Amino acid sequence: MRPSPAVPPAPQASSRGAARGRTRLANNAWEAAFTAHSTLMKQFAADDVWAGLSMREYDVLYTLSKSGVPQRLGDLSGHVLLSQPGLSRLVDRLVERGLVARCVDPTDARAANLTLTDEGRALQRRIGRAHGASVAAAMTARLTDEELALLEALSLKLVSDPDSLPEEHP
Amino acid sequence: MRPSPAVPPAPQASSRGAARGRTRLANNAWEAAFTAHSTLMKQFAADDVWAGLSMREYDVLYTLSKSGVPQRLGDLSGHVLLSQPGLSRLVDRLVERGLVARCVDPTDARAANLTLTDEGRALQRRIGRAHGASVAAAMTARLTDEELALLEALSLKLVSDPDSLPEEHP
DNA sequence: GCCAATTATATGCGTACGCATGTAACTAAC
DNA sequence: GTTAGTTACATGCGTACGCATATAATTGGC
Repeated sequence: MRPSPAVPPAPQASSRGAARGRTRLANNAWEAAFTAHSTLMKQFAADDVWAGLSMREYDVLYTLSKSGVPQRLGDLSGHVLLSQPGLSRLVDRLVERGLVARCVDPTDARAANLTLTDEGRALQRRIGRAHGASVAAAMTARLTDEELALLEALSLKLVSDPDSLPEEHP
Repeated sequence: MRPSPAVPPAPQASSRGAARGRTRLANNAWEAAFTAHSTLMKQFAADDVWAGLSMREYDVLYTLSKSGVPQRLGDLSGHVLLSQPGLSRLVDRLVERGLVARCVDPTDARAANLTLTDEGRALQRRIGRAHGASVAAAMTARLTDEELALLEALSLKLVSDPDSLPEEHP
């Protein structure tokens, strides 16, 4: 689906060499993963568990909850699919709602040093429990334990950066 | 990550029964898949191949290109992660740019019956080729052919609807 | 110690999005 | 045939987003 395979139906991956087939394989995998993500996201978004936050806002609360504590905007931006200004204003909103606090970093006056308030942590946990149950229901309904473990392993490997990637051809 | 596991670090999946462990397995798999998706999307978005369209707009062009031809808004909305009004206006933009045409359905005057213009099809192909190459580069850099096929199979199975899902416990 | 370059975050501005609701067309019961 | 109900899409309105740019703080050469 979407921002994805693009390579049109294509004749048959055969012209010459296996490169074509490998490209199609990769694009098919991406499209399937993309579609699965899209479908599940819609399903989760429809859940009535978000307590007035957007999924992105919850995502930030979750990331803060998971990662020890004081995170800077730059740290979060690596985890959230959002531009830096977008993230900045999203955090504004969370601060206004009393869920996140901006503390000053003694060693760098530019930094934001974001931390969850007690209320923010409590809300994250409340939403997290309900959402986690929904995720588990959706995932376990179709995949076995082995398949779940495999999906996790493949996903981790897909974006691992051992030292960089082996450029074009190793 | 994100709209995902939520179940906090959790002690150890052991309290009693395997249900806890299965839940954690499912949430870990979702988080890994979510993170991989997010990371790759950022990477693809940074590619200079979109010719002024957003990835969502390309997604609609791609879906139209892939699915025979006359698609209604309702058909597309199943494929795109966007609200119905959002999709309606996105299509407006594509029509204004001359990439998509709204035809009337003789059997249902409400329907939109969207089709790609020649220009729209050409642009989709142009973008698709470049994006497909980028996708292939990213995916094949980390995964073997077998792993790519496995990821595709797992993704397809994850959102298959054989007849509905086996409710709570089968 | 001073200034260019870089880093970390914020803001202006235009656009896109979601929610609620509107409008038009189809369906069906009577 | 009329009308309640439903389906398919569009529009008003407020908010969130991305891009470009601004501001403030830190670092590195000299």
